[in-house]
Amino acid sequence: MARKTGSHSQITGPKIREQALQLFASHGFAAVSMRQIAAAVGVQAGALYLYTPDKEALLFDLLKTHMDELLAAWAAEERGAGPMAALEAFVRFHIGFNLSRADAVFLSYMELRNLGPENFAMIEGLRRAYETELEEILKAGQEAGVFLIPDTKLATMAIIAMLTGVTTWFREGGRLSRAMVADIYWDMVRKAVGA
Amino acid sequence: MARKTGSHSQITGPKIREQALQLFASHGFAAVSMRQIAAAVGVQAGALYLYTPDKEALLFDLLKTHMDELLAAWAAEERGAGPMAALEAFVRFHIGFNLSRADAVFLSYMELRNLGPENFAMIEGLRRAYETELEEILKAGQEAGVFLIPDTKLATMAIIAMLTGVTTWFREGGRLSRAMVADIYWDMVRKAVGA
DNA sequence: ACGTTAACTGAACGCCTGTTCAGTATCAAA
DNA sequence: TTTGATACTGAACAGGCGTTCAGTTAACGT
Repeated sequence: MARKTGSHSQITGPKIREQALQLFASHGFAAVSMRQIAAAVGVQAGALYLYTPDKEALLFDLLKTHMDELLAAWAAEERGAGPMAALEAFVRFHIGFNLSRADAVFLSYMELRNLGPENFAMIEGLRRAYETELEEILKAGQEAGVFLIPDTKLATMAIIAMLTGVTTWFREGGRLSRAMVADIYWDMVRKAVGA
Repeated sequence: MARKTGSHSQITGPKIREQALQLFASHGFAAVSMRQIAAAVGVQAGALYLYTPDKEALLFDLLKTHMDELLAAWAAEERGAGPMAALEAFVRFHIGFNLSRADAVFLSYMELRNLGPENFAMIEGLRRAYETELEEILKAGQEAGVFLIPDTKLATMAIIAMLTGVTTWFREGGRLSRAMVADIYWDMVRKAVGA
C-alpha cells in the first residue's frame, strides 16, 4: 500500500491541523503522540512529516494561525464611536470569538511553554498586541473621563481573564445563550470600569 | 550504593512533592518524567515509588492537598459582617492565597485532564465547593439588595476567573505590590456587582 | 497511453517512558 | 554489638516516542 485513493494535500493538511488542535486541547501537547494524530486523520505517522517539519512546528502553526486570525478578526470588527462603544465591541467580540474557538484559545494559553524561545516570543508578542488593543481603549476612556480606572494595565489583564474564562464553563444549549452571556458580561465590565 | 547517609522519609517525601509540583507547573504533567523528578530530588527514579504508587497518584496528591488547604484556609478566614464585607474578604483572600501558591493554582486548573475519572470528580467537587462559597455570598448580597447581579452563577465564574488571572502577570517586586493589586481588584469587583 | 509527480506506507532507528525488584548500605532500638 | 526496619541503588522490563526513508501506488498533464 502507498498512496490512497482520493488523497489530496488540500484535504489531509487541514485534517491534520484540525485533529491535532482537538487532541492537543483535550490531552495536552506532550501527552499526544504523532501516531495518535495520524490515527485520527487516517494515515500513518510518517505521512505527517509531509506537512510539518516536526511536532513543535505543528503546535506553533496552530497557535500562530489562531493569533493571526484573532487579530485580523478584531481589526475587521465594527467598533462604534467613543471609548464606551469600543469597549462594548471588544467585550462582545472577545466572548464571541473565544466561544467559537475554545480549543485554540485554550491551547494558546496553555501550551506556550512547549515552544522554543523564538517561537514563544513570537506568540507572546501577538498576544501582547491583542491586549494592547484593549488597553488603548481603556486609556482613551480614562483620559476622556468616561472610565474611572486606577490602573489601565491591571484592568486590561483583569477584563481579559474574566472574559476568556467563559470558555471554561459555557456549554452550548445550556441555561444561558451566547447573547445572554455577552449581555451579562458587558454589564459587569461596564460597571467595573465606571465610577 | 544503597541507602544514603542522612536519608529520611520525612525529608525525601516533601522534597518529592515540592519538586514534582514545580516541574509539573512549569513543563506540564505529561512532559515531566519520573527520572526528572528523581534527579531534582537527588535520588534514583525507583526511590519515588516508596512515596507514591504511580505518577498519576503523585499529581492527585498535589491537587488534593492544594484544594484541601484552600478550603481550610478560607474556612479559617475572617469574613466580617454582611455580604459586602464577605465579598471583600473573599477577593482579598483569593488573590493572596493564589499569589502565594501560583504553581499549585496553575496545576489545579490545567492538569485535571490527566486524572482518571474518579480522581477528576473528586478535585472537581472540591473546586465546585470553593466556587459555591463565593456564590453564596453573591446570593446573600443579591437578596439583601446590596448587589445588583443579573446571574449569580455567571458572576461567580467571572469573578473567580478575573481574580485567578492575577497569577499570570503578577511579578513580585514589580510596579505594583500585592496590597495595591488587591485594592484595585477589589475596587473593580465591588463596582461590577453594584448598581 | 505514458511518464511524472504527489501522497502515503511500513519498517526501522536510537532513545526515553513508567514501573519493578533483588541487592545493599544506613539508621535506630535492644 | 547485634538485629531488624528503613531508604535507596542500579539494572532490567516491555512498550512507546519522534523521526527518517526506500519503496509503492494514485492522480494528472501531455
